[in-house]
Amino acid sequence: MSEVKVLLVGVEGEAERSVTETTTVGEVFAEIFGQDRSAIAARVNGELRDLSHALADGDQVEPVRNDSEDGRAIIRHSTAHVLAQAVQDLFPDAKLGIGPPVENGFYYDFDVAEPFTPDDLSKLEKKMQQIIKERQRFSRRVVSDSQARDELAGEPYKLELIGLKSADAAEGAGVEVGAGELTVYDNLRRDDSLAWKDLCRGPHVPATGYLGNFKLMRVAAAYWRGSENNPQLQRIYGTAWESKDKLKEYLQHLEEAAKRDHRKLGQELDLFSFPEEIGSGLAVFHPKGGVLRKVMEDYSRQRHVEDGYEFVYSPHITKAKLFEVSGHLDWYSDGMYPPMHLDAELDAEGNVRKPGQDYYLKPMNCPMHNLIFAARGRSYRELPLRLFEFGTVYRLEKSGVVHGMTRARGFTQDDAHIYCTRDQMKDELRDLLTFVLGLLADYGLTDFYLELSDKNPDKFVGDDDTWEEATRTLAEVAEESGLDLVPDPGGAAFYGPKISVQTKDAIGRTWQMSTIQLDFNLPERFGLEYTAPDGSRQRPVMIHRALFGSIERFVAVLTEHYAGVFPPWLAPVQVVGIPVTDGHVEYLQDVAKKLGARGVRVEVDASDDRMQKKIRNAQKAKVPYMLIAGDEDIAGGNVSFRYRDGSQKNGVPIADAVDEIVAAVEQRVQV
RNA sequence: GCCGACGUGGCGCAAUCGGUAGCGCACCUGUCUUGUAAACAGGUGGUUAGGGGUUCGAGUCCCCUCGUCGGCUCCA
Repeated sequence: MSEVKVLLVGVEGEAERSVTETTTVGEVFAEIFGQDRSAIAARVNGELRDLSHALADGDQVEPVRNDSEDGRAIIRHSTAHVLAQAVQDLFPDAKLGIGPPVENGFYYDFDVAEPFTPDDLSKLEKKMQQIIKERQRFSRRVVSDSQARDELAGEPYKLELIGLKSADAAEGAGVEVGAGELTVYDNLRRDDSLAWKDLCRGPHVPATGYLGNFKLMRVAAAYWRGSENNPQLQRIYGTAWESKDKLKEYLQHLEEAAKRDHRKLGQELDLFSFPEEIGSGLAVFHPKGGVLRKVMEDYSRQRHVEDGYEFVYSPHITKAKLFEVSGHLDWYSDGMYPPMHLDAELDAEGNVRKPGQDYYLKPMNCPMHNLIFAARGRSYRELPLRLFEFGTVYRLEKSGVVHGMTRARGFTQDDAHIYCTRDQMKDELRDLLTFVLGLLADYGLTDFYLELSDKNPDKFVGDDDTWEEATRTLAEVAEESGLDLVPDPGGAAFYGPKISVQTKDAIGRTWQMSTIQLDFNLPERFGLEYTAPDGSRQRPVMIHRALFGSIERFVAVLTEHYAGVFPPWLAPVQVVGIPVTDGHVEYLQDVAKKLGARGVRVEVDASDDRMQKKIRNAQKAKVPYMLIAGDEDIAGGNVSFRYRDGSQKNGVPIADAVDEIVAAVEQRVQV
């Protein structure tokens, strides 16, 4: 046996080691780490490998720990295999789809005659624990295409994957088949008998005994390979971690997250509701939510004035012709409410005497703004022309996707359209991005990333060169911002590419907020023109942009971001006055008057509850400031603060208390 | 739209095999006048989402519609 030299990376002690030729990664690790089994796989020359991988001369080897992102993905993917084995044990007719790791867990898709029930899930969990107890080995084996087809003859979906054999052929399918050779993982019992096998790239943990800290979460249907035209498979989601503690921590995190769900808080804090009588996805704002929304809008208006926007208003319905010109009826009709057919007249025989015409609720504001631009001749001197509107739009979202305030059917965009020359375009976009990020920061949001959506090859208007130029310009500006930029292939609107700001809700779902879209196409369709210095007619470039995205969605994101604990400037009620007894109400009403005079939203709780109960109520309403007054305070002309964290500050002169509160509101700080 | 689960006073929940719809909070009325997260007592409020069916009898079983939740697909 000849010796080979390998380079160990990411471990303490000697970096280079000599080992005999057939030595595996696992054997080397066992020598170094002894009883420590936290290295569950390795990166060999940058590629993830099983511990059973045999080393070659010059290999660079780095342990993959079970608490690293790679390590967790391997644990999750291996757990998915155990799930699949359990499913085929209990449901022998189940056909396998794919089973990749995902954030916090994994899933596996199955074709079964009957959907799984919650009861099935607990049975499967038990079966999985049995498999884990058996300490089956994950054993890798390279196979030829024909061999794989042979072995997986009973698995139609796997056969389809063998045909693709490309990592990007299907979302998630990269874990089954890679760009290189095909491999099968056999699950071997301790007597080396075959328990189960699956087509898989790996790597895996060495044996099922490395697993066990998992929980099956839910079952859902999912289209095979993500296409609506394919059959639906039953998908089982699970979570899996390297330790019992981590699993517990994650489950607790989910419970906490559920508490800050805007739908729950919206109810508890009396912000808004979705009356069944109105219809799905159509919200009403209650007074407290109304305050929040009004404050948001007021501040937004102020910022738009400062940034050179002009304010316009447009109707909610329009004749079909407008959306024919814009292309919406060709490209977006699925998202539009059906038309209202008006003004048709029939004669006595029922023949059409007057055909009438269709009116549509608007799903977007841009065509309206284009008409404002086109209302008279425009000079280059007016550009950039920035038209702003809180425009309410209606979109017929599919019934299954409506989701509280984050995905409604009627919502209001802080929408503006900027008309400028090609020369002005880039500066305008750069300024816009600065404006967006600044405004989001003012609302306390900093945790987001940018996404660049380019042309959907099946759904676009305009020519390739124009799209190419628009996309490149957006990419340049986005890159200059220094934020993470994630590509979103094919995600653009039909009229132009976009940059969007993505943020996550309490449960980790990603939502688009701000969007900046560059559009060379609608100006063309609407025949928009301005007169250039040389007297020629030129076509403006159009930029669509919304900073909140939709006010409703932004309210939801803010509510979840703050878990309902809004900073004073956004809090629906900023101060509650709490008298120690009824006799102190009048004194507090005077204090309230002073606060009200400075624009503070204040209430005095004059109900017949006891003081302690009033404190409890204000605390549950997450009111930033409680001002308490009793005989002691009145004697000194003072009030006593109780803050949301339960701390207090007693005997504060009224004027000082007012100043403290007003300062916090004006500076938009969190308290 | 698709798959699954679910829908009981304003809110959160209970109701055994199909057999009188209950509880807590909120709300209303009284008594109490109290110093930092729930005073006490009494009271009002439900055609069990809506419609149809099975049954002597339906919150409970079946069908349709509406709505909600979790995913998938699709989007601010």
